[in-house]
Amino acid sequence: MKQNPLAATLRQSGYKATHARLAILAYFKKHPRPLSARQIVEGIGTEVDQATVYRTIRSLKGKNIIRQVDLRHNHAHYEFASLGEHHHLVCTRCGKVEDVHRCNMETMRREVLAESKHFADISQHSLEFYGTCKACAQKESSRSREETRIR
Amino acid sequence: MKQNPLAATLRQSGYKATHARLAILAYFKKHPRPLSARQIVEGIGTEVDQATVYRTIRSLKGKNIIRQVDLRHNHAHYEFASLGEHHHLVCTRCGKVEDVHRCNMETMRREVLAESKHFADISQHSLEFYGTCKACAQKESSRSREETRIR
DNA sequence: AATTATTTGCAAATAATTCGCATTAAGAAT
DNA sequence: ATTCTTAATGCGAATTATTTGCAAATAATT
Repeated sequence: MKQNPLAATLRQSGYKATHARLAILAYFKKHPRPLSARQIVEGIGTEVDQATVYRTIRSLKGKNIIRQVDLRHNHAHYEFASLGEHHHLVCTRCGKVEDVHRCNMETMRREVLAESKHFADISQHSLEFYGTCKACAQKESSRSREETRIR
Repeated sequence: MKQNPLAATLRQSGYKATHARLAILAYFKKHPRPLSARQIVEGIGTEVDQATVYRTIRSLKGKNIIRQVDLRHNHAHYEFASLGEHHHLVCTRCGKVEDVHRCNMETMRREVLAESKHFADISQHSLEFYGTCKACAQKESSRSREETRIR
């Protein structure tokens, strides 16, 4: 009964290994990028209700099994935490997301805590970069070239 | 007519210096911390409609007059961009926000762009730290002491 | 003062997230 | 294996967050 590693993860955190939670975690595992609640609900299909998806996300977030990511899309995204620390580069035109590794934030985190007046600990951080992907930059420049030609 | 510097800022960016926009910018200036759309609507009172607040935020964001901040509160926050680059330390219990200065991200930003396969430029970034403020840590520890005593 | 293109307010729509409650099912106990 | 207990789920409705359409208002221009 304990052969499923996702179930083991859940039980170790004090949760029942329910069908819904296993389906959600499996979905995260299969899609290793920032996912919105809607994407998960639709991706999993009818087997899990959206209220359950939101509730599950919330509790798993509390145990650091998944983590929240902000892409500035007016809704939250979430990622499987076991992907390890990494950050994101987000295209503000088309929404493309590229992972960013090797930003070591450990030192900075320590320094920030040491300099803080009011905080006792720092458990997480988010670091995302926003810009323009090459494809969008290309479109943009060809569009403005056209405008120039017309005038 | 050009004596108001906020009006000048708006006109320089190609906007009309309307009552609504001036009120919104003045509110940002007077409250230099991350503000939600709701806080702005309620803070300004009846003089500006919420649709206008959202529309104004969106367009000013596009011109980097205000910038978006994510505190993981399920709604966006915004800050006057002229506050200069800084980041935030957010308490995950009570929501307290402390500003964080002197994280110089310029080098990191350049490196990230240099290592990126698909991006042409990076125009912004967000960096927030999440943890527990001293007040909440205090409450937490006294609460768990009580629990221990009771058992 | 008249003109024109923006911008706004209002009301209604849509998107995102949460809640209440009766029912179900996971894991523990028997 | 069956029963028990409580956490967890589904469903529907409620809230919260954000956007939109359109007629009326207004800033900047002439």
